[in-house]
Amino acid sequence: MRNNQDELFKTLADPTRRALFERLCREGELTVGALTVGAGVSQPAVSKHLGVLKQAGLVLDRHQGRQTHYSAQLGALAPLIDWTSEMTSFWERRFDDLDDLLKRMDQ
Amino acid sequence: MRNNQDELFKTLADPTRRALFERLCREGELTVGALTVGAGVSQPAVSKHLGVLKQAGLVLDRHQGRQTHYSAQLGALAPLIDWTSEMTSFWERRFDDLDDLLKRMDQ
DNA sequence: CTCATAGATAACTCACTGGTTATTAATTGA
DNA sequence: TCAATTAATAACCAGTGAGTTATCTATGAG
Repeated sequence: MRNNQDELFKTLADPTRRALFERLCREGELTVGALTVGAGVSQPAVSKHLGVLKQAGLVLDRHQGRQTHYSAQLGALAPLIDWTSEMTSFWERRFDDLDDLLKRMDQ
Repeated sequence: MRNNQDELFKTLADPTRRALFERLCREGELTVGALTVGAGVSQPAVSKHLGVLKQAGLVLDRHQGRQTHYSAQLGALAPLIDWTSEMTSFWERRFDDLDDLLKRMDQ
């Protein structure tokens, strides 16, 4: 599970790769060719990035003829959302603890 | 702003650095020495990671004598939360669009 | 069958980054 | 004043990873 978070953060840390994922979120299913246009890098680079995204579970691929269509898998973001809310919960618990402490001192 | 997301993802992508940040979230303010214990890397490595976290706005430092106390700045996670919810919103809008389309086809 | 196109893979290069040890600066205490 | 401690910085090294070009595989069209 921790490993999963690691893979997610690492995968999304690269701006080119994150941009590809964002386009898939915004525009839905796209082919490699369509993604390559405007990606700012070569087609092999795009393919490699898509491979990494797929490995992390962030995209799905669908082969149709000689084209490959990729689509975003939003569910894969769950560990990231969980992580942030966990960090936030620690923060809030800290306030709660402080609150408890102050109340206890009040008595 | 995009730059900010970039820095956040990059900063949190390293497991050692993320672990330091997590400890600060869980345990509150800690000195460099305390953080070094159990970090699994040398003190200079810890200092460097803290420097990167500070650069990203994820931690604050407070000097007291010859010790430096670091604390987490949860607010700095906002761009990350915003990003995920933005991606999710695209996802939901897609469903809405599909819904609209189906309704329109129904007529 | 042949040629073109789409995408993946191979092989390689180069820059960046995370780690190390050694050193320095600053503060505390004897 | 001198020694010890805390953290930061310097200098260096090695692994990783993102990019490239060239090539291969597979599908589609004529």
